[in-house]
Amino acid sequence: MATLADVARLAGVSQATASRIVNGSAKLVTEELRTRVLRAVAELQYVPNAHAQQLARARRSAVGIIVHDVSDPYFAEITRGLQRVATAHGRLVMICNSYRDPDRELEYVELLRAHQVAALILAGSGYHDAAFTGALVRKLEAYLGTGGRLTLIGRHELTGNCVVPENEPGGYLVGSEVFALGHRRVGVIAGPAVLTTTSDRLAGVRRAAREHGRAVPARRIAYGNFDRDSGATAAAHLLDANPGLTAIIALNDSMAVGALAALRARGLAVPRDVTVTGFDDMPVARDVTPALTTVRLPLVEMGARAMAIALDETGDEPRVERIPAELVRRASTAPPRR
Amino acid sequence: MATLADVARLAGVSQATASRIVNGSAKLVTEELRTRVLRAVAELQYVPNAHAQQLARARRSAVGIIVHDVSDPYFAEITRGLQRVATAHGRLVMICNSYRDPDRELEYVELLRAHQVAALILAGSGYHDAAFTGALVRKLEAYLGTGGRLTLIGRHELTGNCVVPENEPGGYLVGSEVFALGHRRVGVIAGPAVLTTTSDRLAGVRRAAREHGRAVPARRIAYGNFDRDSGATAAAHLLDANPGLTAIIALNDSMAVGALAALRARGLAVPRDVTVTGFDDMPVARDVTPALTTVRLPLVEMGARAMAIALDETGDEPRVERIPAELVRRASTAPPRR
DNA sequence: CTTCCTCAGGCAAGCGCTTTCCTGGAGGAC
DNA sequence: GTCCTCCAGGAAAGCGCTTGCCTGAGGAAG
Repeated sequence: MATLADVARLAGVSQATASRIVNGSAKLVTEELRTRVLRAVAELQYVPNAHAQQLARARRSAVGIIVHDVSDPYFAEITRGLQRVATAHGRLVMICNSYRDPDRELEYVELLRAHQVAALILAGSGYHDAAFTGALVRKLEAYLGTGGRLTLIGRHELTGNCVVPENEPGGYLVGSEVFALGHRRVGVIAGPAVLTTTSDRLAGVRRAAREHGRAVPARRIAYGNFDRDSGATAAAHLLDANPGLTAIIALNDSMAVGALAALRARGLAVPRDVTVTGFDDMPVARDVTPALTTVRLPLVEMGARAMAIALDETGDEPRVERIPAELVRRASTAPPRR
Repeated sequence: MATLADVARLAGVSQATASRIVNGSAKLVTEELRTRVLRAVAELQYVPNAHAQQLARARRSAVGIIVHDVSDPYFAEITRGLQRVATAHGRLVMICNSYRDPDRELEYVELLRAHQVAALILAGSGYHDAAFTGALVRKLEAYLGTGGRLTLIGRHELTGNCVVPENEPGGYLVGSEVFALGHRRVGVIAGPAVLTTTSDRLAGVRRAAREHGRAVPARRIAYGNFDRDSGATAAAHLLDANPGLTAIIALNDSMAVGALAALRARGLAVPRDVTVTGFDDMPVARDVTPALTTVRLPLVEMGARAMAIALDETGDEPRVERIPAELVRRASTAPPRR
């Protein structure tokens, strides 16, 4: 592996000069030397050792993001936005998947601190777990202590920069829609109970229910883990436990799609027999039959905002950005048959 | 930011001892000192500077992967497999999105070389572009010169470790299915013409056509870019340019889903009026209506194999792993109406 | 009581780069 | 001709860590 010293030797200049030419320092250098050095660089296929550079200079280059799972469309979209802005700023992005394991999340925060990332983005729901949250806050503070920047996506339980989707209002929106259509026996497919995203969305649905003089009893809530198959299973449970159910509100689109599959398997038509709604407005929501009524969250935009905030050095005050949710009516909802 | 020197000072030991304790070296250390050092680490919230470690020691830790776009389900699945194995080996993964820009791909190879990654995985189709391929080979060789490991996914045009999905046989499989059903006017929605994945799959379809005494003339091929919307547009073009078209073979599932939407918009029923097929067997293929007949590629598995090969130090010979494609019959195919 | 061995622990030399500070020569002003 | 200024280029001090090698104390063996 060629080093800067090799380049300098080949070009017949000092290492200092070579360094200045290679990374375009402010210091002036003769054209003559410049070409000699550049030729040596090309000849040796020299690429500066990023670790040595990082160690020697103060400024950081890479940014790190921690998501639950990039292959989940929800995070894939957010990541897309994150990347777009990072790339525009010439930053390399290191992506870490916690796979919804709080401990792994903690480890990754440390890992990224070790890598001295310029910015850290934590995306994804928080957990209802005071011990974990405490540990996380401590690690994040340690990270901030190194001078790095931080933005949280969807975790209002912590302080600092954050971008929060309006989960509760979104739940309210979709809940209102379903109850206003006249549904009385409404089941909910929730995400993992430990996630704040779940409880927030659920709270919104409950608020809507209350306004319509209804409630969502525990037997009408089934917990999935936000993926398609768990949605199918949960829908089946709901149907078994609640004869006469006329609507299912899934707290994300993947589970709604699973519910659709489960319903189809039972020969139930949507929305004729059962109304189904999703949440997030993933691309798939448009393509299933019937197309899903859901709540749109501008995920790419959320990612982009988060990265922009993290990379914007001027901000001194912690910034909190609320991302509004919006109801998207499609074909999966209808009034109940009497 | 606490350094190892701070830890050593606080614990009252030499930096060497502190280092050995912190990263569990083979060298023996008294229990007494160990606890003192560990206490100091906890108190200072010490995390070793990854760059300094990387610089000082020979072995590399992180691995890098370059994909076209993680938010594309195809790559999301591959990435999932890649990550799973990397995590099992205790490696941090740095993901880079080239967004199908060859130049960016080149840049990322350099960037990851600069970061001294232990392994580099290049996922995604190659390009029909000799100049680019040459440049890529040179950069990859420079990377290999640093002692890093490399695995290519889906690029048979380069040598070295690689995992190649059987695109041509897959195209043949789906083509045979459609022609055997009796379709004569068959349109193809291809991916970008510069990608080898496109030409390989298309070649398979053409081979099947030939075997059935048919052909795929240029007017029955529309080029998309592998995403849903381009599939919808391409399907519309195909329909306009070819009255009487009875089948559409899309070279990936996203575009097939787009085609389904375009067909629905025109009031054409699938498969009654038009047969549609996909490729890749993404999760969405099961959930659209009708469910897509497609070609399954075990993407997660491909990612996992690729990372395993890259991380397996014992391999001296370049390894080539062919991943078989498999036809999955669902509801989107039927014989043409007479 | 020597001598030798063993092994915990410390010293210090790098890893590859950036950057401050210094040097020496060229050119201008007097 | 002398002195000053200016600036291109080089020497060298780290950045934070690992690790080969050395030291010295304690114990076993003679």
